[in-house]
Amino acid sequence: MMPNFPPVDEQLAYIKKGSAEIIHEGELRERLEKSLKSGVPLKVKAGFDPTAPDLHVGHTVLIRKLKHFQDLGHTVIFLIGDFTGMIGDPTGRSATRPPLTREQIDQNAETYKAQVFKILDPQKTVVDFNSRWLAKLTPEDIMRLLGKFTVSQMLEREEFHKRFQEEKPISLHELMYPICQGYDSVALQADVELGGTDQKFNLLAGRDLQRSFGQPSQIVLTMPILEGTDGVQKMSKSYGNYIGINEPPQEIYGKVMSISDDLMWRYYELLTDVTTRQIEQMKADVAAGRQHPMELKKALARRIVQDFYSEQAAQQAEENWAKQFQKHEVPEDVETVEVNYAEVAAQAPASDHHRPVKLDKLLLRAGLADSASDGQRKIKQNAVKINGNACSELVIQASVPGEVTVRVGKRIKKVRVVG
RNA sequence: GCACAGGUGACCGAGUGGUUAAUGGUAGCAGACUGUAAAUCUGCCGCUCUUCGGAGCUACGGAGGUUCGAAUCCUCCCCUGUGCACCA
Repeated sequence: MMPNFPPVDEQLAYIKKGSAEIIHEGELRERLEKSLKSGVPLKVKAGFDPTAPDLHVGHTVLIRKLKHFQDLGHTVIFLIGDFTGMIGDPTGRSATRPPLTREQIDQNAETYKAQVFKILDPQKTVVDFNSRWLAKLTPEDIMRLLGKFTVSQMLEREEFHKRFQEEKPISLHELMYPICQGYDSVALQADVELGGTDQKFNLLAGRDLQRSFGQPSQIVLTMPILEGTDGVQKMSKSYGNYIGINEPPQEIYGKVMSISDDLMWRYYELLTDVTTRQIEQMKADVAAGRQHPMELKKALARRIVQDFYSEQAAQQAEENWAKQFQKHEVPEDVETVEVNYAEVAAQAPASDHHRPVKLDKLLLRAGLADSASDGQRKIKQNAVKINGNACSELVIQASVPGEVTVRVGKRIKKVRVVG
């Protein structure tokens, strides 16, 4: 089956949308022209670290771009860095990583696929592992590879430079990371490699290595790093400012609604296919008072939920959200938690049905507080509502078995006390 | 190997024998205000128990020690950074 590529200009425009940098655009054009003529799709590679298999929407910025390539008929290689995962990308403050077992890696890979294929077409995606070639390198090969880079080249990388300046540790094997990643490109003979802007150095290492291996240098395409829901730091699980793509529709919708208006534009730009032009128009409408920003944010939240679920799910999430936060009612499908009475009992039961319950324990067991102490604090701060009524009592009466609706701040859960 | 400087709560960073769960900042949580926005203001922000007045336990890299009392002093160990290393 011969792919039917769109015209080069069209492809370029599609690829460029939302991207941070292309090195070099001219080369990309040439490469696209060549593929159009020969009918051979480009090999587009992106690597992922197997240690963090929970994807958030920040990752999808990149994956969406991969999808664009896929839509254009090119071959997307989803590379799982099972070997490089042992090193850990020096970006950020990641410490030494525990080596993963083969089983864990395979398991993580499966988790990855399940998530990634919410966006990418599984039929058209090549999944590979870099241990396939990296694990086979002999010490001799490694020496040769190391010989291709100098210390000062490595120290040009901002992360290393910074740490060096600040007299913080840099392990030698961390310097291997960009080299390994670069070698991936050699092994795969990649035409294009995608990565976040923070990956630029690593991606460029691929170009250098390919050249010294006599291959044409890959085109490097970087995507912006998405800010987390706080709008300041990059989206990351460890900062707790992320929107996970495996989260329930309700969560995703709610998290999107909680972002600032400024950040909304950024999300529109990087997480939807709304054109830059349309976004500008929306901004103008808001500025002129023709549009309420909240309405646009709702539309954004709907779109994002829809990407990972369905239109119905998005609709449902929106209704629930409105119910919970705008009308202050209890939404349809709040999570129900079962709690054993023995774990929350205050003292000997007074009667069979109405029994005293330690509320702080209840919050803890229901996952609405981090500890009993935390639960107490919340109660004392008037953050707790039982069945809609503010409650500052440490011990409440509840029917057992029975169900109460507990609200702590933004979170609502139904708690069923049994036993 | 030697010398020097460091290792403090989620993070950054004060504290250098005794009102100390440990100043301050960031993050987080809750309340007010709102569009669950953002910004701002207020409170909270180790764990367990509590008759809500408190009580107990654990914590300043690790292990010992000195002391009525240690994050603070001593010893050993671990970790990080810097300098020295050849020109005798």
